[in-house]
Amino acid sequence: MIKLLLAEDQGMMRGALALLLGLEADFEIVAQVGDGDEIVPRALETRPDVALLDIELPGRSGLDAAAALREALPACQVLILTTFGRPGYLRRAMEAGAAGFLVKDGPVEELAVAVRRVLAGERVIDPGLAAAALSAGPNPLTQRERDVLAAAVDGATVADIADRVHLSPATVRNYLSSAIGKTRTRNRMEAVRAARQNGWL
Amino acid sequence: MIKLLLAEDQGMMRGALALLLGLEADFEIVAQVGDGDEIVPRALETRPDVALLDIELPGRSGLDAAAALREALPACQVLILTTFGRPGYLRRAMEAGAAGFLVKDGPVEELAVAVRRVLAGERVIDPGLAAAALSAGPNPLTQRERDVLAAAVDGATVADIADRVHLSPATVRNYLSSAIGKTRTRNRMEAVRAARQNGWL
DNA sequence: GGACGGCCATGACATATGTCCCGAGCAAAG
DNA sequence: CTTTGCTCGGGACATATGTCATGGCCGTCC
Repeated sequence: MIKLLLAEDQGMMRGALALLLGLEADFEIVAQVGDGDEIVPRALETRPDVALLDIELPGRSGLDAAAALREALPACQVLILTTFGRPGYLRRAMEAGAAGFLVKDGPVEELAVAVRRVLAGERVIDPGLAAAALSAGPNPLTQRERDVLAAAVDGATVADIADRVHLSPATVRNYLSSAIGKTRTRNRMEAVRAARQNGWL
Repeated sequence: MIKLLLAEDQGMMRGALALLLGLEADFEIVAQVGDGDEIVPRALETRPDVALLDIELPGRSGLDAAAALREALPACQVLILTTFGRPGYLRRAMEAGAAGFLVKDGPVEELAVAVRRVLAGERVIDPGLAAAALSAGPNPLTQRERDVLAAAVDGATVADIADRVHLSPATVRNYLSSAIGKTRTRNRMEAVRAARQNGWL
C-alpha cells in the first residue's frame, strides 16, 4: 500500500484529487491538508511514502515545507504539484530535495504515474520546463532585493515598503532601482512581475 | 441522463472534475473545453443540460460566454465555478443569467448537488457571498475607467496605456485619477487591486 | 592584509505620476 | 430644451519615483 499526503489549498481540487488517487487500488490517502504549516506535523504523524505538495499555500510555502519535510522524514519522497511552471520554482524544488515537479495542466493520469515513478527512485520533471529552468540561469537578486520586491507587490508606496522591511526610504529606492536593473525592466511593477514569472520572489 | 458541459482551463482540474462527475450514475459529460471561445460552439453541438463554467479562461471570459450561451441555448442552465468569490463576479454572473455560482473552495460533493438543484429550477449561491455582493454595491467605474485600469495591470507606464487604449496620455491620467478616487486608493496599482478584488475589472 | 560584494544610508537630479483646474462634444434622461 | 453624465483633451502644480554618485560597515575569499 502506497501512503500519500496531499497538500493543496483549493478545497475542490484537493477533494477531487483525493478521490481520484483513492481509486487506484494500491494508493491510500493518509492525510489531506490545506495549510503549509500542517504539512510536517501531519507527515510525522501519518508517515506517508509520497507527499504531493502545492507551492502557493496559506502559511508556509510548499517549497519551504518540502525542505523541512526531507529533513524530518527522509523516507518520504516529495512531489511538487503547482499551477505555475516557473523556472525558479523548479530550481528551488530541486534544491529542496523534491523528486518530482508537475504542473496542473496536463492530464490527471500523469499523477498516478508520477507517484509510482518517484517511488521507483526516478525523477519526474517536465522536459520543456527543465530546459527553461537551465536557460533562465540562477536567481540574480540578493536577499534584500527580494524582500523589497516582495513588499512592493500590492502597489505599496516607498514609505510603506520601508516600513514593512524596516529600512530607510532612500535605501528601499536603491534596492528597487537595482532590482529593476537586474530584471531589465522599467519600473517597480514590471520588476515584480518579471521576478514572479521566473520564480525569484 | 443529465448532459454536462465542462469549461475549465487547468487540465488537471478539468480532468479530475470530469472523472468525478462521471461517477454519478445519471451524469454524462458531453463536452470538455479549456478555452472560452469554444464554449458556445461546443454547446450548440452537444446540447448539454447544464454548463459548468470557470470565469478566468483563455479567450472569452466565462461570464461573457454565459450570457452568449443563455442567448443561444436557453434550455441550458449555467453554473459558474470559480476560484475567486468576488462580489462583482457574482453580480455579473446573475446579470448574465447564470443559475448558480460556486467557489472552488468548499467540498466537491457540493458540485453534484448544485447541478441537480439548478436543474430543479433552484438558484445555487453561497449565502455569505450573496450578502457581500449586495453590501458591496454596484460597479462605480465607467467603461473607460475599466479599460484604462485593465491596461494598467502589469505595471505599464502611462504612455503604454495610452497606446493600448488609443487615447491621449493626458486623458489616461485623468481616468486613472478618477478611478483611484472612486476606489479610495492612493495609486494606480492599489486601484487595480481593489477593482479586481471586487470583480470590477 | 586586500579585494570584493552585500548591506545601509544620504543628497541631488530628471522624469513619472497624481491632482486639480479648464473646455468641448455628445447622448440619454428629465 | 435643459440637465446630467460620460468621453476626450490640455495646462499647471506638488509629489513620487528611478537613477547615480558617494561613503561607511561588515563579512568572505584569495
